[in-house]
Amino acid sequence: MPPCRYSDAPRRSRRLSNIPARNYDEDGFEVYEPEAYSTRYTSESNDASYSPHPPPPPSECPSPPSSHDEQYSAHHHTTRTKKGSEDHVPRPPNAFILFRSWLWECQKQNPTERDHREISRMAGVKWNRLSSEEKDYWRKRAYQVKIAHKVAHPEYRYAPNARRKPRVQKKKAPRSNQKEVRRCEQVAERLMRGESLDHGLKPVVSPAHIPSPASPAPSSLSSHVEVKVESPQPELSFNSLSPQPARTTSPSIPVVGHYLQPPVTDGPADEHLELQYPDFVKSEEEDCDTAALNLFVFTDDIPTIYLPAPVVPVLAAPTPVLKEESPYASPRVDSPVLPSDREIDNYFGCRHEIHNLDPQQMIFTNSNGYQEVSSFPNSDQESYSPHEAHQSQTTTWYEPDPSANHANVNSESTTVPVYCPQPVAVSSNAIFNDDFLYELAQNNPSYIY
DNA sequence: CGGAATGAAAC
DNA sequence: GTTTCATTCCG
Repeated sequence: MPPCRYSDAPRRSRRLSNIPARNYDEDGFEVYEPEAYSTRYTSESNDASYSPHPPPPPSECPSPPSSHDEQYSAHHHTTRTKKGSEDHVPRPPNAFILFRSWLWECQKQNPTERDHREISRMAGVKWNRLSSEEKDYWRKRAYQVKIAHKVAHPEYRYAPNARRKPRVQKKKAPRSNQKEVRRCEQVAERLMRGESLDHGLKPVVSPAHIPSPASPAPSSLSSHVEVKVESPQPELSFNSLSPQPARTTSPSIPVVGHYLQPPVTDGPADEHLELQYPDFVKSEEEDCDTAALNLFVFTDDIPTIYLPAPVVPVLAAPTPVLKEESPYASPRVDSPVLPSDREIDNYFGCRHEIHNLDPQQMIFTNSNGYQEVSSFPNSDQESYSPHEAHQSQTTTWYEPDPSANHANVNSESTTVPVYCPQPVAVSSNAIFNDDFLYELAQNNPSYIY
């Protein structure tokens, strides 16, 4: 008995349905552009939508509702909105969708292939060949977008349509044709190397679809992806990434896809095209020689999260209070009032200043008293979903000790993180809880994705 | 509007 | 385990 599902809403492309595609800035915030359609591919809109620094304040977003917002009172968005309707909120894209969108954005410059079934196949082939590090980039990206999506749409809950009737199993297109499969792989590889697809491979698209000089690809996009035509590299990998040329000006990042700030190329026209991953992709074990550093885009150009105060309960007066869930109940569930920063600080007895951590990173003190910076789960783990950690653990929260001596109450003058001196008994995993991040974002304007 | 991919989320 | 739906836009 699925509650009020809308029935059989047709799947509809935004473009086909004349609904402006949602644009997301580099930080994953939705950017509402009433004239998205007319300006999306113009350089003006591109320039305007790119901000190398702090993202637009939430005011430009569908105002993440404040704790006083009436929308938090009792009335939850449990009703489903029809796809295609004005207020339908699409799901956040997963890693693969992001990747595929980016692939398309790259290929769009040189759209030898415009059949998206083929593009999806290529994306799939390529996806499965990505290294775990490369996939991690997209997974992290997806995670960021997911959190941003949660902030922008706190009421959102995925509500798929009722299952259709005994429909015949969705038939997977037979790709038994080995030649086609092979060709698909070849195209994918060339695509990932930034090569034009019409070198050596027979195009499958009709010539009418190949942009001519008279109808070129959108210029605002074409300048961002350089095509490498010769000496194909064997396989894309992190080690094969081209050095990132020195940047002197803010790049004009096209509004591409809906969520992507694609890997950036900003060099001479004959530079190689390779995936350019932001440096938060790097693992900590990675070599930090300058050559390696050059492989990545500037930190200023990537989304940065400023976690205002990693909440680290202090085990000063160990009177453990076991709770099933965070004391910060979601505002959309019970409490219409979220704690302020100060309340959080008071509650936990400390305040941290964290700078330039990855969105997924938290500094915490583990139960042994060691300070650690959590890192994002690697791809070997099943999922990034914070729910697993959340569900599988019982978080122990400790009442704060009012008499505790807390360092760093107001540390605007310092950028050095100050840690709680006391060991804590909260698993770092608990911090990955979506609701928790959401609440952080709600209460801290500086919380940036 | 189906399809083509992968993966998250809901059943 | 199964289904929908995120992306994209051609056919």
